Amino acid sequence: MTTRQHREARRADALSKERIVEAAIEMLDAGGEKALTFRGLAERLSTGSGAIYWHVANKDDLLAAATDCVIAHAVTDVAGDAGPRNTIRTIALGVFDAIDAHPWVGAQLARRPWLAALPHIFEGFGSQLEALGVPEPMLFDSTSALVAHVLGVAGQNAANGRLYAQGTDRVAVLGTVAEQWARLGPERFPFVHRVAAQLPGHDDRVQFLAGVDLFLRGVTAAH
Amino acid sequence: MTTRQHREARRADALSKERIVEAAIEMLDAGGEKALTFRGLAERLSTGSGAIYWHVANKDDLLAAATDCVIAHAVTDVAGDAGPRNTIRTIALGVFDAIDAHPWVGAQLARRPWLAALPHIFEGFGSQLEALGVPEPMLFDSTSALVAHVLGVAGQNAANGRLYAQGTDRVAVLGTVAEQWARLGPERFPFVHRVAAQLPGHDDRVQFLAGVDLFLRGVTAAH
DNA sequence: TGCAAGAGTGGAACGACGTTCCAGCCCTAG
DNA sequence: CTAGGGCTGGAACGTCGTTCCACTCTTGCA
Repeated sequence: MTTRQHREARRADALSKERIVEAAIEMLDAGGEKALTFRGLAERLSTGSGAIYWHVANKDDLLAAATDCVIAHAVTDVAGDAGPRNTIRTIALGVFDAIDAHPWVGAQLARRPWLAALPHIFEGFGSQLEALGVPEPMLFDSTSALVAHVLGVAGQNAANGRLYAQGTDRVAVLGTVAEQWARLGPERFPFVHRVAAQLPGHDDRVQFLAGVDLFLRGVTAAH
Repeated sequence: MTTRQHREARRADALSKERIVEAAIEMLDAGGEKALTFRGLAERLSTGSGAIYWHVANKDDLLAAATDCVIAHAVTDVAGDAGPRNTIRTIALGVFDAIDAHPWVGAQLARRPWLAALPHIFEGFGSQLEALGVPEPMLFDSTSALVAHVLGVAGQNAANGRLYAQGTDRVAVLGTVAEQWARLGPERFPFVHRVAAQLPGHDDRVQFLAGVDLFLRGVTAAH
């Protein structure tokens, strides 16, 4: 196949799916989902829309490739010699931080599941849960639940983060929500009314890890 | 305010935000997010685009209202006299089934959080976790994690469900994924290779409930 | 009763988007 | 040296969200 030589000889900055995905990720990070445009992408790559379509099927394909790229980079470097619990925590935090750094990934995960990196996550969680002593009949359900928990909660967090990513302050936004919650009335919403004050001060990352730990405690306590 | 009389006198089928949201939900259920169009909505309501914009700010506003409508209907009827665990399960299943029935809600939750129905869910889970004996310092984190878990996992499930909602068979789709997983090679993916066979046969609803139960077990075992 | 004002409507028009199409480039095989 | 195809760049098409405006109908006021 002469394609490889071809590409390199063609242009110094030859077009390729990797370069397109890379540029797409930069645009998505900069301005969210709406900022990714084939026209903008073509301009950034100094080419035309048609050239991009030679390497990428359509926008959904491009978004899927970008999502896979981000998640894959977050999961590949897993060092599993720190014990099952810490390994699971490390993988989960890697996914969480990746989605937190690229909030559009969260929304994409809710649209297109079964990304290419999913088996990596599944393998990491499943093998460690097995090492943790989870019996065989519960292993599949437990692993599925943990994977969905990590992806889902991280996506929820990214959705929240997008609110105060646009320049507004995080504490200010959460403070506004807390005020609304506090106004709900203690008779019908006693709990919400009470914990509203804790909303602005909490740490999302710590809360995420606490959730994973609660889940792990449940898994190990179940047998 | 004469608006109410106004509306009823104006047309027999007077336009209102409720009727617009109702029609939007029907269109979203029928064909997913791409099927919701202001032109289609105008035709279905026998009016023009401008009339819709009088009641709705923009498409995001309409999607948020539709999402809120679905979630609110799923949470409102909570009978809480069956014990904390069962009450939590009931609320969680209500959210799960609502998102399962309206898969576009899952994608919407990942884009716009803090829906109006969120305090209801928070109140339900939080008060029941308190009744379950969760100590005060852990209550906020535990409730947040549970809410995010339910919303996130239900959204993940809906994303999967949309794959085989377009006419293709569920078992066939999962069978294809299972084949890919089984081909991954037992040396690098021993766990994925092994559990691939369980993929097509599992029940999403049961697995979701199992995840909630594992979480609850962790919460009660933590003290 | 007549009339100005405004709530509410319907559809034309605008700009931007995803996507398709195609004429042409340049490299390579023969 | 030439034919063919991988690859490019940009014009063009149809559809979308949104805006704009002329218009209708009702209501409050004189």
